[in-house]
Amino acid sequence: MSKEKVMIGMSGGVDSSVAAAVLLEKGYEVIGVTMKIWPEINADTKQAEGGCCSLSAVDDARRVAYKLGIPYYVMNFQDVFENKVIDYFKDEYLKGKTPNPCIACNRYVKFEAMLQKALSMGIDYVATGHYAIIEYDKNLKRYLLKKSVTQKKDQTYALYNLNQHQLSKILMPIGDYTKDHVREIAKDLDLDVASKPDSQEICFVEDNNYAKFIKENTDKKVKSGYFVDTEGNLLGKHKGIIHYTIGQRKGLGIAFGKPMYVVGLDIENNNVILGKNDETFSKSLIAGDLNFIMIDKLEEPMEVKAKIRYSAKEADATIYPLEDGKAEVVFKLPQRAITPGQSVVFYSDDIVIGGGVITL
RNA sequence: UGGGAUGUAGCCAAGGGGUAAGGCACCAGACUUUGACUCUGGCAUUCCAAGGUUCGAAUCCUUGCAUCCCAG
Repeated sequence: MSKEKVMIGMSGGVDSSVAAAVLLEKGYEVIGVTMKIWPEINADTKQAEGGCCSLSAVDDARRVAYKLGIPYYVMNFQDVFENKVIDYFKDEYLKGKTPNPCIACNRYVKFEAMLQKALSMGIDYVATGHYAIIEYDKNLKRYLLKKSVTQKKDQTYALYNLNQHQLSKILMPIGDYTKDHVREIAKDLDLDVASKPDSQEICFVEDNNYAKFIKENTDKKVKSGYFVDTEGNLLGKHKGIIHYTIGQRKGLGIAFGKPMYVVGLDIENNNVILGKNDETFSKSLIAGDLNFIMIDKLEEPMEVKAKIRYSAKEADATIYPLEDGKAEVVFKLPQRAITPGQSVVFYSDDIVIGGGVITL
């Protein structure tokens, strides 16, 4: 009987490297792959310290693969990445929304394009170094996505879009390991990446200057406009709506004696609305583009814990299905800076119920 | 040109003879697989200018200069 085959997405970081090692140990036939998502030109200039998908990571990943004795390939996913992540990212910002590119990348690139590729090659599974757990629940007859044992590193927030078919084909071997344990394993295996810092920031934007990136990569004009208060009074001039997001304080460049925050983006008038901190709180939101994992469909109101952004505390909320396929989320306590474009993810204890994109 | 007021960091602003508070902004770091939030640290050898009094002046005196308001 031949071994089951797994394609592991290797970013060159510790997590995916150790994930590969763990799969080997579990007896899978492991094939290492790094997704090439960057245009040719930038391949050389991109620094090694970049994000989860930075290209320079190829060298690191290749070295790890060599050490583990597994085949390694670089596969080209530039087109999907550009369409589904970069374009989406730019468009959303230009529309006054605040996108989450990591969620889009997971959804369309890693677990759609890469998974399809793997299956078409006769490979059984795709694996990643995400901190999350996938489990089949016999009672519910569904695959469930559950939080990593390392609460602090849990990445389920960015994975809520997975469907049953995808979940049945995905392995996340590191979900029940702690970060420290992962680093130890890397050390024991004598992997060079053992002490590589965790990735952060947007992987395709240099200097973390996303606004500059958008301006350089769009035909649309980014026009400056005015800061106004909630009553419509003029407060000053802003650099262009893409520079701002709800709840933002820094970078306004104006002094008021009190900290001021962005409380709204008025794309119609190209205004950025400013207010005090307590004006950033709100109690409900509408979410669209929903995906459910634990349940098939939201048919009646449900009590959940909801997360408004990647690093937010979960908050008690009730979700109500709406006629148009969307859902209204009503929080027990007001939440700070609910931001259109970001995702809400619903939990029941450590199980991901599902999630959606905040539209209002 | 008369009368009044004010000049302290990019903005606001304490201090009224004893060696420059604070807030906002800004910068740096921490946190973070998105954007943000948050946290920590930094940020006026100098108080419009020039003289003077004093052991000692942002603070008192003098003279300029600038700005604002009311008259003309």
